[in-house]
Amino acid sequence: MAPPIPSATIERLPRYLRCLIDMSLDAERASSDQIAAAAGVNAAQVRKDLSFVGTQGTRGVGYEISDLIHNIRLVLGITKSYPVVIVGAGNLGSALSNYEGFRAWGFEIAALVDNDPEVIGTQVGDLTVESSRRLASIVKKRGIRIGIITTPASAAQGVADQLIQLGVKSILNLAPTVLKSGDGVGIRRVDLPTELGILAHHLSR
Amino acid sequence: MAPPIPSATIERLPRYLRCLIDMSLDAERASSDQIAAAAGVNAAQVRKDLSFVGTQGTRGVGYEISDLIHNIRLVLGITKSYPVVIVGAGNLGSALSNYEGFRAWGFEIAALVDNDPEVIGTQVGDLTVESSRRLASIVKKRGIRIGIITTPASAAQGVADQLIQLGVKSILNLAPTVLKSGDGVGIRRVDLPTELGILAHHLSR
DNA sequence: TAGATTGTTAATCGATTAACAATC
DNA sequence: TAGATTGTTAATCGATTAACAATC
Repeated sequence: MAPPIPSATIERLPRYLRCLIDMSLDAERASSDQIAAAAGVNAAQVRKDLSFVGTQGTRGVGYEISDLIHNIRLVLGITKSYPVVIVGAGNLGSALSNYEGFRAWGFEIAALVDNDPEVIGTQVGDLTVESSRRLASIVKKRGIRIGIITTPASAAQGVADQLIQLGVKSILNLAPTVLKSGDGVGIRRVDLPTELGILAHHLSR
Repeated sequence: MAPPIPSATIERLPRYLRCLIDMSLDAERASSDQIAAAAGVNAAQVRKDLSFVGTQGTRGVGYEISDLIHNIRLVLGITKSYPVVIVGAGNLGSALSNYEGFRAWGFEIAALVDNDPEVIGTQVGDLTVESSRRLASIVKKRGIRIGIITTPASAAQGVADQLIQLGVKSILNLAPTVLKSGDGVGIRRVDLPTELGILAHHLSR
């Protein structure tokens, strides 16, 4: 059985992937040095990380970029397309539902839902905002296993509970609150004011 | 001279701050246990982290929440309001410029700029989109030291270079590319497809 | 005092990276 | 072969956390 991949490595793999996709336009092979420079990390780090993805490099030559891209996708589990639901059709939710970047990575925004009657039924890009009352049938019928929460903080935990109960296993939380969940559910939080807070500390250095 | 604060601690302080602000509605004091539960970390971690912010707790009692909030803000350098410029008035930039969360943390979106003539002059919430040609005078006149980049990937590095040259010291990059910068400039990147990529790996566990 | 909780130590754990033999 | 680069070891570094004396 393969050894478990360290979480720090998992967090870096998508970054490598992004760099490799860029690099694949210009070259077929890349050395750990080149990948390291592009991703802003140490070359030994790159080699160690790549040793987990099952791509052999060639000593004296480097790595086959297309191999790496394929294997990283495999390890991350983004070889096929995943349907995603966005809950909360405010500014942020609407912006994300149109974000081309997701599709390139194999994520398809399958539904955008909200609980505001004024918003339900409006068109956002290719999507029509659906009622959050229909969340259960949306998730089940479209086989959704990933949710993005862009509601106000007050609604976020309720939405998360509902999603989890419907079998959603991965949640990206953009609401300004910490979500609780049971085991087996992956939750990641992105909080932009927090990011600015860290940057502000840098300013006062 | 105070010891340098570990970067891992700096990354957690904004999270504590968020939790403490929530908790301050209900209570005046909090124990490391309570803060740890709210923030989802270990209680010893909380105590160690808080030992860097210069708030003494009281043994047997806990920490004074208002003290903590004040001192964490002090350490992070977000006691006063910072003007921020958003470059890129697409969906994401527009969403962020209306995001109330920033103001509560002391960040004021002072300008929203774009280089598309179709977009310049349009109204986005309280702001009028300004021309990126006027970036230099905007940054200087309004004393801006923090920038948020929400342009396409292709434009991001150019914008970053320009901002840095104008004296901006902290950049939050939401464009899907890794930015290079010299020393003394803080850059943080938020990449949502990457976050989903990590979550997708969780799905295949 | 008895109970609770801090502040801090020291052990543990995990992640990073220099270094170099293997080898293309 | 000579030069380049991998794969991996082992040392280092830093972060986490259990444990407990101090003390409110």
